[in-house]
Amino acid sequence: METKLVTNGYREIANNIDKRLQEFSKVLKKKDVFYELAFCLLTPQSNAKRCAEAVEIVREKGLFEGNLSLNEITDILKTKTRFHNNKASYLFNLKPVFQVLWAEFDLAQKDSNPLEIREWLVKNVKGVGLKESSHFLRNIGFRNLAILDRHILKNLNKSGVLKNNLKSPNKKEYLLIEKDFLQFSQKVGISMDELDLYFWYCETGEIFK
DNA sequence: ACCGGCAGGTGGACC
DNA sequence: TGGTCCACCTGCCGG
Repeated sequence: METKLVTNGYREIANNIDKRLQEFSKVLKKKDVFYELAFCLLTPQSNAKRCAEAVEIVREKGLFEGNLSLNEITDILKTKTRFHNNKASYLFNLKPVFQVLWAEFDLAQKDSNPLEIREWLVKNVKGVGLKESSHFLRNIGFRNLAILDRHILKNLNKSGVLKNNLKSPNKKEYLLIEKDFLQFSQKVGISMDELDLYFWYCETGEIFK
């Protein structure tokens, strides 16, 4: 069990992490929220920074305004992300479902039920599962949703939260691990969102999103 | 120069 | 209904 190690290592960069978390809660404008969802759609199995670069390009070229064809999106993603054909299709079809999301939920209201919104996203947005819906909601300011990717799972395993070395949890497993993660975060006195950024920092050497 | 390892998982088919 | 398996896909980086 590495509780102390986790806690000690965390202290050194706690200020930077909390500063980053505060920035997430400032994502309020409709278009910014749209591109945050677009970013999360691109990240599976791909390099996060290159995904952010891809989002910058489609933003400049007007994806939100409907100025990009499927082929144009595919070309942009080609050199930036894996599975560009699938993801281009997801981005190309994102606007209508995003409009429903925006109308259906008050995303500025961070104390509304994030679990309900997450379920809606998983069900309705093609390309978004539990991990990416949690990622998206965290990135626009919601709290206490576990973003269970390979890095976090690895660190949860190292911290003794998980018994088996699970790589890709199904829905049932995801929700159970999320509970254990929450419990662990309460035990060490560091929130899941802080731990998420910290674990990710441990694996990649930087605090990103 | 070549090669193995890795990059913030998800949809859909099949049973 | 819910689980398991597989396709998706390419560029970067260290040895």
